[in-house]
Amino acid sequence: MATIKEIAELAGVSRGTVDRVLNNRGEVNAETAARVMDIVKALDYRPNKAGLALAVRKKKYKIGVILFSANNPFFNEVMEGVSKKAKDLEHYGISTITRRIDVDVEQQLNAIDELLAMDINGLLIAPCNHPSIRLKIDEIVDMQIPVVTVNTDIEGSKRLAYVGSDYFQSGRTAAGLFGLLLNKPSLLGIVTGSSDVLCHTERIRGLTEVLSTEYPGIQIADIVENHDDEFESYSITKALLHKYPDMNAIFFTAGGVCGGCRAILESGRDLKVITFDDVPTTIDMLKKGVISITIGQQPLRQGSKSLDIMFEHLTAGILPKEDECIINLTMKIKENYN
Amino acid sequence: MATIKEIAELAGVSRGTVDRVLNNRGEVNAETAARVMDIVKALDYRPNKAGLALAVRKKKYKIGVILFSANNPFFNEVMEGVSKKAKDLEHYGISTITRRIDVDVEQQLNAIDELLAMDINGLLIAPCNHPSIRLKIDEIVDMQIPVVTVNTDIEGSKRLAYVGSDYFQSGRTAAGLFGLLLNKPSLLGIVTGSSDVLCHTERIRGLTEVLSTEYPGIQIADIVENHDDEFESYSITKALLHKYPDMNAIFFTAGGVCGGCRAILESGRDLKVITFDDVPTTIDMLKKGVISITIGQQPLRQGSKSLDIMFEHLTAGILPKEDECIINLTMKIKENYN
DNA sequence: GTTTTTTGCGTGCACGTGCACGATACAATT
DNA sequence: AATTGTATCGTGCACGTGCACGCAAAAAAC
Repeated sequence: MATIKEIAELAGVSRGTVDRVLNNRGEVNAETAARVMDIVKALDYRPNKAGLALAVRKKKYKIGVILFSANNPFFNEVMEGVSKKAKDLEHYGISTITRRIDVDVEQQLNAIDELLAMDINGLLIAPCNHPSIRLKIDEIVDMQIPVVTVNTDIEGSKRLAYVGSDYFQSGRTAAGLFGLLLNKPSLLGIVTGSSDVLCHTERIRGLTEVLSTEYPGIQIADIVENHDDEFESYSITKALLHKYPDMNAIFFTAGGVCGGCRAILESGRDLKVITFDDVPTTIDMLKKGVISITIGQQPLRQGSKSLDIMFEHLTAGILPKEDECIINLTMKIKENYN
Repeated sequence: MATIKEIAELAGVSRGTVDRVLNNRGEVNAETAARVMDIVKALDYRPNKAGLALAVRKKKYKIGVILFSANNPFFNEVMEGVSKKAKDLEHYGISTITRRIDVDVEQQLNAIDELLAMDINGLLIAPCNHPSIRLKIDEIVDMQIPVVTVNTDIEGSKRLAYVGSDYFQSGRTAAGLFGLLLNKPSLLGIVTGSSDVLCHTERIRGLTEVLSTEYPGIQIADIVENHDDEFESYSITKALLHKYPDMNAIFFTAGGVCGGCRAILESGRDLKVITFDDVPTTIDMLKKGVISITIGQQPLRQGSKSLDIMFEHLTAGILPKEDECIINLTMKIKENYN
């Protein structure tokens, strides 16, 4: 691998001049610059990461992290991923400041302001899907503070990247799995969440698209809503089961899985159930045989990847590639939850 | 994060002394050493990676890589993972020398000797499961050259780590999936490979264990062997289908999937089929609906992880954690092969 | 009592980069 | 002719680590 020093020698100039050319901090003769650039390209020069890190260490980067509350097991895992990566990045002069808050627009706006007051150099956030958050994010980005959204995106904002799963795709995947599990004509119930949360609507959109074109034998009985409340989930699932005695499959788009599964367990009926995420309560229902398959979003990877993208952008100015930000889905069954 | 310089100042000694204590290169007063170590522990000192990389860059590490032949699509992906990581590690003075060879003990022994002659500092290898390879590996390790096995392990050897999937577990997973896909009493055929290749035997062991305890309704019709030959696979699968007209599921433990699937396609029968790996030919059969689910081993990740473990060990002396070497399985269906 | 050896420790350089400060040469101004 | 200004470029330091060299004092040998 070529170094600045080697390039300088080949071009017959000093390291400083090469540095000026590479980082275009001006004041260099056009011919000289061209000569240097030729060599840079010929040798496929890429700055040495270790050297960069060491030089850049004098610059301390503070990264703000805003995730949902500490008793949310899913976001605990995202947090774990962030922390793990953060420990690695300490070596490169990166520190993080974390705020764990409720799913509440006001709280989120306050947390952002609080972190801005501590002049952070970047923001990692699981945003509420609300216009005022989008506006705030755009405002921050305009202040040259990059923002990375994690787990949920905020559409049309100026964020640098969204790191998380593809919700539409996860709905399609669920449909494919139902297609495999249900051989005969079937009746499927859907327990979803608030319709202004993107993941619910997108998952249902993906599911219905595939079902209608590929598996017309699977009919959707009903779509009912619960709001992240385990007891509500229990009662509406119970009602759903009662209303459709022929129903032989249920799709939970998110949250409130535990209560719903309890209702299924009590009914004693044999259903094919697909859920999301592999938090402890869900794994428990998987083990009990209530849930057939749970689709995971790799929260740990979401956390570490998002911080990594922020780091690469801050220290090396690298723009993230779209496709590597989309975290693959996993599928867990009774035999491989490990 | 504490630095050697800071520790030296606190201990009232020079950087050199701290260095001697940390890397125990002797000649330091016992009291002084104790004082330094106290501070080191109190500050939780961990050497700065960037500094380490820069200092270590003078030492060039050559890593030998031996994988199976270049027209093996699975190992092409492993190679891609290795190459990607290798490009990253160029920054840290790491270079790789690769040999792609057939599944042949003689060729593998020759390749190892060839690489040793180029004095490599570490060896990354997908080993043949043969005693002479195991002996050779032990010999290399005794020469202070660490060996990492990738994709297939060689049991009881002195290798530093095995990076790959858990074959037994993958058999169990397949069994769980069959359990979900097959509701009524069923007849399952198994197309496997050479019985002295670990992955086949282990996968069957995992499968049968789970089937016998959890899904007694699924009976194994027959286990037939093919030897990585597409035409042989075609004919034995055809024979299997003919022999068991009631058979409604097939499990391919590896290789020769394409020929077997062709036989299924021609038969026009509706079977639940589970295979391994997501190479292009397999994905094609997934799209056609012949294969229900294919279980992937993340070859890309296997490649990059194995090189990473070698790197961490060579430069920082880090011993890999057992559990992070086992690469998770993925499951692909028609709707999420992307 | 002088020389040699041993023990314990400090210093300087290299690694690759960013950045501040100067240095040189030449043109424009007073 | 002396001064100021400008364009262009070189040099030195810092970052954290490993390692070679060497220096001082004490201990051992003569």
